Amino acid sequence: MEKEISRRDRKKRQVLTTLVDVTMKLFMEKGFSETTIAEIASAADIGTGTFYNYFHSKEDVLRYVLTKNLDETKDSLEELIRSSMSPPEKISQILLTIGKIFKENQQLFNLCNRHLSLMGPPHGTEFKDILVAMIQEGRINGDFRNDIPIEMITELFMGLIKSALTSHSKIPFEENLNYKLKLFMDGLLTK
Amino acid sequence: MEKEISRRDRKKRQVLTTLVDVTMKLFMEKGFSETTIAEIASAADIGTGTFYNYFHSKEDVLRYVLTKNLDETKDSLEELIRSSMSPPEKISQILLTIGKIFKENQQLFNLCNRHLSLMGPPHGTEFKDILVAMIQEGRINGDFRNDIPIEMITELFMGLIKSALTSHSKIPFEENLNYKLKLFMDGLLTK
Amino acid sequence: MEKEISRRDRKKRQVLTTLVDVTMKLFMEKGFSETTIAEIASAADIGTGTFYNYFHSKEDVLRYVLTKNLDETKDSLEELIRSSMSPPEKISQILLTIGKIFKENQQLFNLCNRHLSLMGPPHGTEFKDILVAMIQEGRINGDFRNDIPIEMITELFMGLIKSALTSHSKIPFEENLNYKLKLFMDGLLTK
Amino acid sequence: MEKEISRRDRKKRQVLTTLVDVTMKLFMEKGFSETTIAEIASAADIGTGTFYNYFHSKEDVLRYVLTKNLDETKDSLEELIRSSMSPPEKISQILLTIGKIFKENQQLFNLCNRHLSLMGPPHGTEFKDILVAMIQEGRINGDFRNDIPIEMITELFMGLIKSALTSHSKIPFEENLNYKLKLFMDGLLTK
DNA sequence: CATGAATGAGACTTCATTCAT
DNA sequence: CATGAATGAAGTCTCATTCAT
Repeated sequence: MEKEISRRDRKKRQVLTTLVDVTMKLFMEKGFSETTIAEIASAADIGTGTFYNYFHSKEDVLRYVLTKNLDETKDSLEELIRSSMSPPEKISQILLTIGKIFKENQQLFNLCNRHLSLMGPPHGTEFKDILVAMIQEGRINGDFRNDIPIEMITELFMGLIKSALTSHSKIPFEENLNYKLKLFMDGLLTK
Repeated sequence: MEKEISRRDRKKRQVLTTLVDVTMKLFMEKGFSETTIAEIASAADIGTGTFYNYFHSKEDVLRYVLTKNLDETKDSLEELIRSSMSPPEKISQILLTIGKIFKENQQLFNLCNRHLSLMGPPHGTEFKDILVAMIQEGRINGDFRNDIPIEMITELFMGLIKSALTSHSKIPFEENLNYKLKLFMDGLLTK
Repeated sequence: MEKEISRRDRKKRQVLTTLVDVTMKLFMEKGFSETTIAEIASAADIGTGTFYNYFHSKEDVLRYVLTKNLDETKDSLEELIRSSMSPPEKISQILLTIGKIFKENQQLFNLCNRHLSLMGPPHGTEFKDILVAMIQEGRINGDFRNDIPIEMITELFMGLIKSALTSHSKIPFEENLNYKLKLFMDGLLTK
Repeated sequence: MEKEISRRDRKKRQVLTTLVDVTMKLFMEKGFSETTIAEIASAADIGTGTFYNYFHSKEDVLRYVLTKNLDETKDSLEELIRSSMSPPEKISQILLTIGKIFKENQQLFNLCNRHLSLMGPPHGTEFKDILVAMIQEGRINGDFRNDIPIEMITELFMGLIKSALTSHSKIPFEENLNYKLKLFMDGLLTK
């Protein structure tokens, strides 16, 4: 009995997984607007209507994946946050970590940026609180300058990442981000 | 005869102008995808087919407006560039000028970002050469640090503007940009 | 054992009842075509498939309720019919009774009218025999005129009710029906 | 020049006409809900989209035809109204005329009844004003009784027609209507 | 150059019904 | 008897683009 329920459920989860995978694959290959729901369903080997049993729209899939992804990212930052590095060091590490993850999922974030009208600030705000805490800690320590509103700093911080992600330079991403981080940190640190 | 041609021409230019105005108005009010060519034509009081005598597509209108706008911006920078300020001062002024113009046309730039697949780097690159020249001048003067590739700096520079444009802070735009500029310049200047 | 069956049966009847109630509620609130079987099932807290164990279609539910309702109406007329009033009086009373019941269930009858392709004459025919008997009795008594085919009279009779039901006048239903009845009876009675 | 415009216009009117004809034919043959817009377009030998250049929906076609029809009916009553018959005679004639027209277009009216949520009273109200005038004239003449609100009479009047139209009797329509009219008039006339 | 009716592919979405569990 | 995920046919409607006038 339990097993039967489980089998049905497993099937359901299985469908969800392939549906998501297949959808993202198509989005990345053909583009969001160019991908039709019929195609998705066909590629996932389900009926057109079945798609609607899982999601209300293409946007919905994107939202689902984004949320999942951001949650995972947050989790992977937890460890870093609890570490005993100095605030400047910690911030640098956080930026590099977020940067790396964003780089790995750049296509996803681009899709979301273009096709999800995210209310509130774009993804990245999720991390604002984390950053704020770090910076405040750094200020108390006397590491960071005090004359710039904290929001300005966190926004610029996320701007670094965006800048590196959308860079047209030949410098590889990580190095790119490092350079920008250096500039930024030198401006941020007290003299 | 000449007059006839002139009259025709004036008429034509008149249509072009209203067409562009009306189109941008609709884009901003209803959004790009939600605006149909039929609507544009109707609002401009011309036939649907007539639209195609002026532009090939909705994107085309956007491109046209963007180009015109960037040209104007460039022109308005010329004066600044030729002035006798010190490089750091000059760069700051350029950034604030570009920022202000972008702010005034933010909706336009957002539309372009979303709906124009601009090959090459996004708008802003037009200004890269200008910035590069300024920075090099500043380096020769010993004003700017030398250990960061120039591309990184220009990219970050444009990133400042984007960050201020997309800010969710309550700090007004100009002040916002100023804070970020300060941080950036303090990182850029030689100690 | 018997108890088990009984419990099952009670449960079954319980489901049937809520199913019918919930269905009619939805029909009246949202309209027939706008109500889906999935909604009905959900509102009745049963699975979609379970609906089909009780009815074959939405129409089926309607038919079921209509039949039940007409049967009840007929029953409630029985008494009236067996009473010792004069035919004209009796007919008036029947009309007012039917009218009142129809008024109370107007939504139901409207639904049936629109969505049930009732073979044969619409609901009301069920009462034709009753009326015919009354009128014949009245003719024998010399109460009613003889020069109009009896069908014409019964049809007009039901027409009165429909007219009152669909009236757009501000006169309240019962009064409305009374006026029309008066006109009708004055035409029907022998001078 | 004028002719060219005319040719285009003629074509347009031609399409409209066939579109309407074809639509009504299909509605009557297959039923309203069973007729798809694709079918209509195909039968009218136009593209699916072209349908929408003329009407917004199937209902729209129905409304268009109904309106046209009622206008024509009204026109054809004008003559009768202006004639010098006595009110009772005139009313009888009007009823028979309306009845005949309705009979001829019964399918149309049935379609409208079922599928057009006509705000206000159903078709027939258009004639209310005409009837009211007639009855008032008759009352002044002392032809008609005075103790029944005029609305009740007009409503019943239209009810006669409906009753005859939906009759299940074998008596032919005109005779049917005549019988009901007789009953009605005998109730209406002063003794 | 202007017009705007015609086009028709194709996107989205719904929903009654089935059937394996 | 109950369940509810899967189905996929079918329908509605949009819109960029063309072309005869």
